[in-house]
Amino acid sequence: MTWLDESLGFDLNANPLLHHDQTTVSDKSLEEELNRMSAENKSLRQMVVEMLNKFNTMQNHLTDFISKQGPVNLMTSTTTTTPRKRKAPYDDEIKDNDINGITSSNIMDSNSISDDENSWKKPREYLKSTKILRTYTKIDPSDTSLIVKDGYQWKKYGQKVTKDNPSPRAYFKCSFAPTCPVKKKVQKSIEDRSVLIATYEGEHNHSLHVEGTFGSTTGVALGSFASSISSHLHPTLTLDLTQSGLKCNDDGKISSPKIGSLGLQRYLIEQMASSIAQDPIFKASLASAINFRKSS
DNA sequence: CGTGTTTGACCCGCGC
DNA sequence: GCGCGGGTCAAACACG
Repeated sequence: MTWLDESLGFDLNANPLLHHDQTTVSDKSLEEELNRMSAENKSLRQMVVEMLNKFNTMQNHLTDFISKQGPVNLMTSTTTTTPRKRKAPYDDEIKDNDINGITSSNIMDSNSISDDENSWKKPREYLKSTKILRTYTKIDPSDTSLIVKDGYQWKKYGQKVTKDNPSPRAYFKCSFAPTCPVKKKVQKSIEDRSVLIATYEGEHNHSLHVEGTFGSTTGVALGSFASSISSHLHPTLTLDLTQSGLKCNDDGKISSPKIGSLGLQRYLIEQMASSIAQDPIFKASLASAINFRKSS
């Protein structure tokens, strides 16, 4: 039993298609072997679909839970109403927050902070349609690089020392796609110098280059499913629990701004299933596992 | 030489 | 209207 089996309730041993009749193997033709392999691929594909279904169910439960809990802000209990005097968009909130226990990848939905008192000189209409997301990343306090690895490609276009925080704030634009409107601000927390606060504005209008997470399927926007699986592969992930999208942070390579429609999910299932089925590494691993079972 | 970063100047919204 | 301060621009610089 692996983490996959445990977490998803699968038991590969229980799959009859993965058992091989030792007495007949030597008599079977190559063609029959191929047929069996394709049948196994089929069953694996089904497992992937089932996996996604379970993930979606879990996510729905989580969404329900969060919605019952009220505001989605994971780290802030209240947002105090302050005078309209301009200030750093998150410094005051940080003071209200309990930074203790923040991992490298806690994340906070900022739909709640895209309200008036947190506007960045932006018109209200703009703010209403712009998704603002904040992540907290644990770093070495002596590290002054202000770099938050999130899988996207950023171009730094400015740096400022703000009034309320002695640490400089770095401004980044997404340079992955020329038309991508997403901007990012990174600044050390005033409370905890070992915490980097990255604030994302807008939504990416392009796919994310997935850095080899799924073997040969790099460059495919795998969306929520890839994020869910990669969350097992990358221990320091950011899960945006408050939105329908998932986000990896720190060393995670994936950021899916938004889970798409049912059709998109279906498409992603197909992509994942075919990717796994066609992955030679996966095939080889599977074959060796089967051979191991045969010989044991 | 191309690309990315730095940094001072400038822009602009907001409060007084 | 003025000053403050966050955000952006763009020339200079660094680096491979």
